[in-house]
Amino acid sequence: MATIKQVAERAQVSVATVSRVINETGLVSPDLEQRVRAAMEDLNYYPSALGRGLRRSETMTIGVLIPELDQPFFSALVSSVESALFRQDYRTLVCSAEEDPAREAAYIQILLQQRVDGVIYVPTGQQAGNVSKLRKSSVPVVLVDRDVSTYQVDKVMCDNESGAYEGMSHLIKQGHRRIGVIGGPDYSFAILRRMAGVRRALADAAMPLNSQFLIMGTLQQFELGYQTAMHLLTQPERPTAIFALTDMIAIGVLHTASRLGLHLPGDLSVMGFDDIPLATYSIPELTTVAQPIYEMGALATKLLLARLHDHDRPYEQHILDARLVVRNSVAGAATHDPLLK
Amino acid sequence: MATIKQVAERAQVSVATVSRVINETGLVSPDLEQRVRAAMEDLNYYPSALGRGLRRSETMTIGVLIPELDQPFFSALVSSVESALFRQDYRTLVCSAEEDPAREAAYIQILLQQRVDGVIYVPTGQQAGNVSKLRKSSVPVVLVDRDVSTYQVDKVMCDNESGAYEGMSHLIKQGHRRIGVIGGPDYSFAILRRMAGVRRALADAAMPLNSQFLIMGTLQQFELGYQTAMHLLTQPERPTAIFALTDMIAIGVLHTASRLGLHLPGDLSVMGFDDIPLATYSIPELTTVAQPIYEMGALATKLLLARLHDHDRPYEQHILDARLVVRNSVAGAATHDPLLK
DNA sequence: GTTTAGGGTGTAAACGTTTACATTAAGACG
DNA sequence: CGTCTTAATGTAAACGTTTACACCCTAAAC
Repeated sequence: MATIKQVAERAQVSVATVSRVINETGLVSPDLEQRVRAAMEDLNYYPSALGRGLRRSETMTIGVLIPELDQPFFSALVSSVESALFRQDYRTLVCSAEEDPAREAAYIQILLQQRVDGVIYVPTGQQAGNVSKLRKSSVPVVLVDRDVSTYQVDKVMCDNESGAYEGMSHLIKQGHRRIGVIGGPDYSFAILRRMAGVRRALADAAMPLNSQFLIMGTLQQFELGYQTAMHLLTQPERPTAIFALTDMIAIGVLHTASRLGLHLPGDLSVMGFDDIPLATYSIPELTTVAQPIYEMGALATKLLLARLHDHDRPYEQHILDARLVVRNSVAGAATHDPLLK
Repeated sequence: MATIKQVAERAQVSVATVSRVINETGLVSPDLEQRVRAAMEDLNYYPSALGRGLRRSETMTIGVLIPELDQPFFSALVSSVESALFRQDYRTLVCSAEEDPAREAAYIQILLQQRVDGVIYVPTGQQAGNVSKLRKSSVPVVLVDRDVSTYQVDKVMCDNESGAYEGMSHLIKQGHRRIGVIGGPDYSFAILRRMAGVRRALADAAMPLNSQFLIMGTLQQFELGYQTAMHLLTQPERPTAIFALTDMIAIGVLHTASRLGLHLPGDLSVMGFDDIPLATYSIPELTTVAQPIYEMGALATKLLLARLHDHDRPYEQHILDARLVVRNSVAGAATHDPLLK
């Protein structure tokens, strides 16, 4: 691959001049510029990001470290971040930890070696051990979705608690009294907050907290929804609605309902959380609490780039609203609760 | 961030020695090694990939250039590639062209500047102009999913033609005689091959080719399925089955059926193509022709790395089997064709 | 006692850039 | 005709590695 020196030689100028035309810095006469451009074309030269990065000590590369690329929520997040970064002329180094803390640690080390200018980080698993490794190195980090409160960093999350509150309240307002709630994994910060929102809604409605209906599990999400819904819906006093704390769990619940021959939303109402693309593709379309995924990605990117330009700005913590999106999987309870007839 | 020189200084050795312990190349006495490791720990030093890359002239980074990251098929592909690359100690630079050839061109330039060791490439759009830019630079490339026949590169595709043949034949074997086929976009290589498979199946079954039932469109996939199915299913002699040349199209068809109150697979059979994760999440679960996505990603990675180690090996073209996956969205025709009753 | 072998270590060049600084030439000004 | 600007260009150092080469030392072999 051609180097700047070869270009200089061919154009009969110094490397400095070539560099000047590449970066449009400093003055260079029209005819020389002409010659340089021609030479670059001829040799099909592309300036090396390695040399440049070394000299400038910046790589224009951002690491995006997430628990699992294959999950729709994260792949949407990455997509939005990548898009925003591209617009600002940054590259995206994707790192999927596959829900494995050891692999996450390995990736952190790699990101440090790569000298990425910053990291957008959704921590994996329960422990925050890996976060500290990142922080120790003074790379700018913005934390997304999952909170690790002990560290001073920029944060972008959504209001899981009040989102869940709204979702649950909606179900209650529709007349549901026996509402199953399914969440997991139980160490997830977001899920815990959502559960808290559920409890508050119950309390505000002066409804008792039936612990048989509040289920936490660690299965893979779809499976979790399917299994626990099966358990819930085959009880004598089955719930008339189920609040799945994740859209993927909701999809599992939908399958259970289908298996049991329950018609939605007539026989059972289902509410999800997240609003991944799948939520609009399911039948019936899922009523759910929407996280503003794209907005979160864009905001995280913005915060990160802002910090790159001003290392000492105060840390910001953004908590975006999660809002109820009413579609077709929830209906009023009175009409179809056999126990009320 | 610490440099090798600082580590050397602190450990009271030369940089060469430090480099030797980092890379485990050459001999170094136990006590010196000890000191060096301690110094690295103290300064929390990570060797710079920039310096190393410059010197070794390899970056251990692979570009993955795809049409659109948040399409399930591609995000699954990227996920599989990333996973395979990680295992071989390579990094993944994700580039989503967002179906825009100009943006694709920009990304190619970036990849060249980054001096990636190779590229896994799913071309965007109809023209192959961008491919040549890549080839001119002698970066190893493996082409996935979409063929651009004029160039000598390694290729990984799946057998779209015979996959579609199988899918269509299955429908025919089930007794369907009026089968709608929906595909798009019409410039897509894969879609064209699938259409060819459909035609061959029709011919082999000595069935006439009813052009009213063969629809190509350029809408966004879900929309395409929804709209054209609506058109197809509201005709007087509506099809008893629909072969959607893409799972996302099939999902659109499912929604149309639901809207029209058609029960699946009783009133209508639907067959998809791709077997994205969504295919098992839909209700009913989609009978579809499966592309071995993960296998394709893994194989592409393997071919690319093989070429890195041996630049002159012969080019390979792999055409993986697409196989029919029978689930719940297809049933026999005789039972529910009103015109046969 | 001299040679030899090889383990252990250091020196310095090279990789491809950017950029501070030096240099040149040409015109403006007195 | 000297002096001063200023535009245009070049030189060389620095960024952080790896590695060829040179060197020293110890112990074995003769």
